[in-house]
Amino acid sequence: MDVFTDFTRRLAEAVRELSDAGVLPQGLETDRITVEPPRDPSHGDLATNAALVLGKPAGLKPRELAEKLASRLGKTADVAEVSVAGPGFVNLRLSDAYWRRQLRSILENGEGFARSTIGQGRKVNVEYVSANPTGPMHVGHCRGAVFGDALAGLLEYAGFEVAREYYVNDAGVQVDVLARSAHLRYREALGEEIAEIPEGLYPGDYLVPVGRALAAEHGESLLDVPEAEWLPIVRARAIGMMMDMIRQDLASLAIEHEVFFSEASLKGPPDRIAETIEYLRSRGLIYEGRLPPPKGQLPEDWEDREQTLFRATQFGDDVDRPLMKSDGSYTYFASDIAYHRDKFERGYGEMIDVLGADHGGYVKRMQAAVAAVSGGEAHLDCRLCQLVRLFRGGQPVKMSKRAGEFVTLREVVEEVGRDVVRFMMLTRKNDAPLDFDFEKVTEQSKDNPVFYVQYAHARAHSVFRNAAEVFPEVTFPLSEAADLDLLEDPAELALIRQISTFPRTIEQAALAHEPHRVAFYLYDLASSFHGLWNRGKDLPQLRFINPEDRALSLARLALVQSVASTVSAGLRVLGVEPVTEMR
RNA sequence: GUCCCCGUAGCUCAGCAGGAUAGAGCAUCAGAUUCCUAAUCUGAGGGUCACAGGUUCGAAUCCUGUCGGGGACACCA
Repeated sequence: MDVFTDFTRRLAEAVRELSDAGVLPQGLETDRITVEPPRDPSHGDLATNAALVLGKPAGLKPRELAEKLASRLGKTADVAEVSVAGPGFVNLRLSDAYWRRQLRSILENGEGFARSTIGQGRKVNVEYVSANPTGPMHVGHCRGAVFGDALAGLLEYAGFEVAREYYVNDAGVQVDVLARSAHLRYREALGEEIAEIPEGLYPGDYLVPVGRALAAEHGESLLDVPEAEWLPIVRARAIGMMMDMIRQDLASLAIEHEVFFSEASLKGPPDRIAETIEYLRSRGLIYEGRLPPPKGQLPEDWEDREQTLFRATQFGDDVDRPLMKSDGSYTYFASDIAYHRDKFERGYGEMIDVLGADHGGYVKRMQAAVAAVSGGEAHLDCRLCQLVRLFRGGQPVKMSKRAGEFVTLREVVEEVGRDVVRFMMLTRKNDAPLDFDFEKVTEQSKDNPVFYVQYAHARAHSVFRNAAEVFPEVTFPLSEAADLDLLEDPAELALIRQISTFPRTIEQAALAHEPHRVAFYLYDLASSFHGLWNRGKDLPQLRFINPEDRALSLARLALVQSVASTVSAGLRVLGVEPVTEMR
């Protein structure tokens, strides 16, 4: 069991016992008690705030209570040392034997040792990417894609039942523009000279194959008919081909969504958007009214008119939000409400939308909508991803949107590799901007976190390869039980402690929806491992492999193996493939 | 004008659902290579946690306000 959960329980138990013994009052709330690693390792292995939290309700001074707790805890198994410090912290030092048992259990569980049940099988829906099906994915989409996918993996590892979803924006004016652009390419494919793609249509070459496909499938039958007739046909084909392309882009990052939810399908039949609006209306959340003109830059075509509004303000939004456009069709927001209602009806009480930072203004209304359609039962967390700044050797990579010169996701992945892209995207908090330098990220040096972490894993395997030569009968993962009591060096025991915090990191990262914490943890663990490796350089008696002492070598190899499996597990949670060799 | 995010060492950033003396990398300086991959490691210097109040036993962390940077503000997606 995870050390911290273990001792949180033991603490609650100790409090109960003291209550039963009449030392403390009955019925103390133990929920707020935390057990955590102290910032300063010299304070011990574990620190608890129990006395500080319980002092007031127990009617005791924290230090006094701490002393009572300390003397009680001093008698529990595995506790080597107890002290009271500061305002009333109780610091515990655990026996070496306890930590060695932790290591044993880590080894027995392999990469699954940090798998958590904290999610309790609850259903979480993670919607990410959801790029418009109007062209290939560019780098801008990359971060949200990786973030969402890593978050999904993290939540799964933490015991949630996760759905990875992509909302396909296949309705609205943009896909009509796509269709017109594709129709042009279709005419081109039939031999017509297209001098220049008109302003307002998509100029990209990626539509050429769409035109060809249409020509091959329909001949000239879409040529001399009114737009109203050809548009739906061309649009469907173009969207289909764009989505195929996007799926391939995603596959290059090892991302695979389980559900691609079509926005257009919401219009039915049955018309799910109308149903949703009716549902909201029945709860008094829809009305016809006027909106004050938007602040800031007033749009040119603004007109004051009566419209159908959702009472978003009732759920904390700043203004009520329109559901119908002036031409009578639904707004994007209206569809999105229906979509999120659908998620709720499919059993997702917890939803996460991964969005670009420019969608920040959308968050409140969407949360309002989710509250409204679920009767307050569902919760939506919107994670905003800041942009990625591209560099090459320190110089910004210029991109001109006008000329259609954007760096595609595919180009980035092909140049530096999937794992590098995935890991790098997680080396910053999602809401902080991220610099991505094509040269630095492939550099084999400690400046490059991907390399640094991968190298730790590779180095561990390199140790295994060497060990197999020294002890030919030993195979990895370790085929025989090592005598872990032989691990005595403080640095070795410190490493066990660090590995033991991995489950805690996983749980906290999962609950906070912050996969970057796993990446940072791996970096720190790699650093400790490289440090230990190097101590063997100065002091040969600390090397992992000692041909003279088979038993000691086995114990240390077991430790190395626990590092390898932890790094490996962490990388896999983030969707990065651990490597066993760097050459 | 309103809302959201950000402000931590010279630079780039962590800071764990409030916890003890605020950490890491880069850069700077001083060291380590008969080596299990030195593609690495060890040590040193360096911070009024933007500012001011508040909550509390205790605040970089929570609340309010100010300043500074970024983003968003009917019908686009």
